[in-house]
Formats: sequence, C-alpha cells, structure tokens
Amino acid sequence: MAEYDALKLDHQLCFPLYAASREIIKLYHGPLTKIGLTYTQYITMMVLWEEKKINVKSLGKRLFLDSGTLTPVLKTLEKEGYISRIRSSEDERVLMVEITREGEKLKEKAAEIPKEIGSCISLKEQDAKELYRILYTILENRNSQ
Amino acid sequence: MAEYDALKLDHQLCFPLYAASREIIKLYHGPLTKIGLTYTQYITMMVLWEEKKINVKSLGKRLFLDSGTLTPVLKTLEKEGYISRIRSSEDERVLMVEITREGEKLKEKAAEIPKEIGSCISLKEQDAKELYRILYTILENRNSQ
DNA sequence: TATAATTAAATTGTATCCAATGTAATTTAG
DNA sequence: CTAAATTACATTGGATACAATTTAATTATA
Repeated sequence: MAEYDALKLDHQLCFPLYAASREIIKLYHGPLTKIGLTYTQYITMMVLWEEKKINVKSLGKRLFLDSGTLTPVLKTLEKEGYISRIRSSEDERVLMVEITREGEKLKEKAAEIPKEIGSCISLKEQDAKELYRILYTILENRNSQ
Repeated sequence: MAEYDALKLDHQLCFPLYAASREIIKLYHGPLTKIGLTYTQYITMMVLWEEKKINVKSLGKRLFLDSGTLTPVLKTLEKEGYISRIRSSEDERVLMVEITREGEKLKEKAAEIPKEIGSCISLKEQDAKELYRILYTILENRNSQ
C-alpha cells in the first residue's frame, strides 16, 4: 500500500526550481569574477545598462529584491564607480540610481558572458523557450499580488 | 537598427529561474515558521523523512549543497533534536546523519504544507509537469558533470 | 491644518550559499 | 611499506536574502 507522499523531495516543484537556479548561477561565478562582479551586482547592472536611471523601488520590482538586499549592493556598485546614488529632489524619500560612464564601459567587458553561459546549459531550444514562458507566468502572477 | 542585446534581463534564462525560485520559497516562510523550520532545514528533513539515515556527502548530492552549507544546518537540526550526527566507524571521515523520533514526529506537523503551497502557485497541471521535467533535465546534466 | 496613515529606503539580525582553505582519515603508487 | 594523492567534512570569509523594524518624507483625512 505505497501511498503517495507529498513530502518527498521528488514530488515538490520548489526543490528543482531552487536547485536548478543555484546550479545555473554557479556557472556565472567564473566569468563574473573576471570582470569583478557578483551575480546580484550583474543583474543590477543589466537593468541599469537598459534603463540608465531608475529608483530603488522600481529596480526592486524588476529584480524581485527589496531595499534590504539592494541598499548594500548599490552602495558597493557606487563605491566601484559604476553607478551614482542621488536622492530625488521632488521626493526626498526616493533614491535615484544612475549608471556612470564607467558603468557603461563595464557592459563591453560583460558582452561575451551570455553566450559563454548559454553553451554550458544544454537545453533544447524548445525546452528553453517553454521554461522561460512558464517561469514568467509564475513571476507575473507573483508581481501582481 | 535595434539589434538584439543578450545583456537584457528579459533575454536571460537565469534571471526568471532565480527570481521564481525565491518567490516560491518565500511562500514557504509562513507555514514553515509555524513548525519552526527554515526552508533549508525543511528540504534536509524531507530527505531524512525518506532515507532515515544518510551521510553528508550523499545528502549534499541530493540537495546540491556542500558541507559549507550543510554542516551548520545539520548542527542546528541536531540541537533541535530532529537528527543525530555520528561518525562512521568504518571510515572516520564520514559523518552519518540519522533521523530521531522527534524528527519523525515533525513530519506529521509538516504534512499539510505541500497542499497549502500548491494552491498558491497557480500553474496549469500541464505547465507544472513541463516545468518539472525541464528542471530535472538541467539538474541531471549538472549532477553528472 | 494638525494628525494619522502611507510610503521609500535604510538598518538590524538571522540564516544561508559558496569559494577557498584546512584537517584528518584513507587509498594509491612507487 | 611509505610518501603522495585523494576524500569527507569542517572552517572561514564575503556577499547575499529577507523578515521585521526604524526613520524620514509625503499624502490623506478629520
């Protein structure tokens, strides 16, 4: 009478999600160390390479991270010279984060990373697309709640 | 001439994986706090509810975690009385982790958690299956390298 | 308009993660 | 047999994550 046991690692969706996420992020360690970034700093810079200027709240919504995580990351990136942090004059509560010339230059160094990593993840084109689609349905659901 | 930019958050598979993973794990915080576990402790206990006894290396392979992460987690679980840690007599390097009576009892308290969480993740049955399958192809690929 | 409620960041405290290194036990080679 | 290599786990140090709280600014309301 082998009944179904929901408390098995293999029966949980959260676990492969958690494990695969960390495994993939580990792949970034080498390439990112070469350009002196951590993964969190990297995704933060990706938003800034795209937006140029953004406040902490919007950045947090984009990255699914709160100020508890972002504040120290942003302070480090500022110290490295890649961004500047300036309070908004219209609303002193708001902190604007803006990319610097140095930050822009860093993008060139990072240019090869996506390709480099992509070749390490052996997923069929169709599976990669499916994965991407399903993950975003989860995220959209979350961000709207 | 808007050329494709691989360095966009939306063009990376790693990011939704990382974000979705954390979002899902956050769902566990409430239910797990009620029974006094963290997420890492929870997945560790899941392996032990299944295996009863396992060494640190095998546990780490199962969870994709190394001793740097597991050692402190296991010490905490031992202090709570849910597991015991005993060196193997055949090979003194090996540490065996075994579930206790208290640890077994904890499983009853955790029994409702999977259902509770499942209802929070609004994924179609088919998508959940696909996600599961694709994540495991990534993990199997990793664990064999 | 005062006061209450809300909001945006920062801070605090706890628990990971993980790379790198250390240590002790065991195996392997010469 | 014995030095070298390997293995399993522990330790260390740095960087997150995140819940909870605090602080300061702004907005809403009585």
